Amino acid sequence: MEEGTLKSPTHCTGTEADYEVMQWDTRQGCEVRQILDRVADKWSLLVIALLDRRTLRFSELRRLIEGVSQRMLTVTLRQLERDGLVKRTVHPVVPPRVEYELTPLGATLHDTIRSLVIWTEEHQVEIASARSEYDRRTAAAS
Amino acid sequence: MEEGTLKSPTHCTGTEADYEVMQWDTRQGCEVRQILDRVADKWSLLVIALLDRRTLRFSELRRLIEGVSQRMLTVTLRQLERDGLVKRTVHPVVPPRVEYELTPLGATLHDTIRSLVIWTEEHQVEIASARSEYDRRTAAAS
DNA sequence: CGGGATCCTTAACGATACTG
DNA sequence: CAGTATCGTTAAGGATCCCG
Repeated sequence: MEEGTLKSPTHCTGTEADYEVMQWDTRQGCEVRQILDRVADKWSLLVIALLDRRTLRFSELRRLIEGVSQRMLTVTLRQLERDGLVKRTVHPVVPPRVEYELTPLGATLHDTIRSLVIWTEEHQVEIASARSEYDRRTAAAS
Repeated sequence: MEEGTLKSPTHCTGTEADYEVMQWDTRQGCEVRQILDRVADKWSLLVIALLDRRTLRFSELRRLIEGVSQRMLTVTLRQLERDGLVKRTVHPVVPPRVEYELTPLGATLHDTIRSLVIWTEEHQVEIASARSEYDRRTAAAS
């Protein structure tokens, strides 16, 4: 990733003129930002992080992800299913039993997401102290 | 990351009772979700991806990140500065020259973010085809 | 040039009710 | 249980103006 312009998904012209100045060319590149938004989404991140080699029911995911509403979990899972990252299996029993698991594609993303979560865990103390120092400095300036 | 409940930042009780059932304990763990939101933010992601070993001016960042408003770029950079990920340098000249670069902490995050961006680049075609197949299936069901 | 402050609009999201 | 549909709210974010 060198010297790349990050084209907005909404401004996808596809002209050849700016091809050379960009890292991510216009024909494929304009999708990258949108996929990145999806994949780095607040809830998507947590779902993919939790679906590690195991299948989880809807209610299990909802319990594990504290604070997620039924609606947002549904929406998130639909998006991930549509993107081919999560497989949804409906067992025709009553009451219904719906299980979610990572697809092979989702599993490759899992590793990257996991490293992001681990980074956050490992550096949360540094970030917390950086914040308090910043707040202390800016408070002194007022 | 095994068997972890993902506690909401807004429901941070800090009790010891649920310590054992969580991967990320309550005292530190409730920060993780919030930091993850910040770090995986739409604009933060792009800023950190672009600031690779080089310093960039505000206007350069704004030009490189197509579609970002002045306000959001400012807000994003302030947050990243507060979190200790980005260093802001103001050169006292007129017109003002403000340069941004990654801190050592930010550089460690850069590698992870970079791998996320690379994953997206490498799998965008698979995702696109997964989407069209999903749309085709759901269209047939209506 | 690099913002800060303000206003205002959109869309994300939660809450609720209903269903197979 | 696992959704879908609808509605109402909030908050994120764009547009604009101004300033050192």
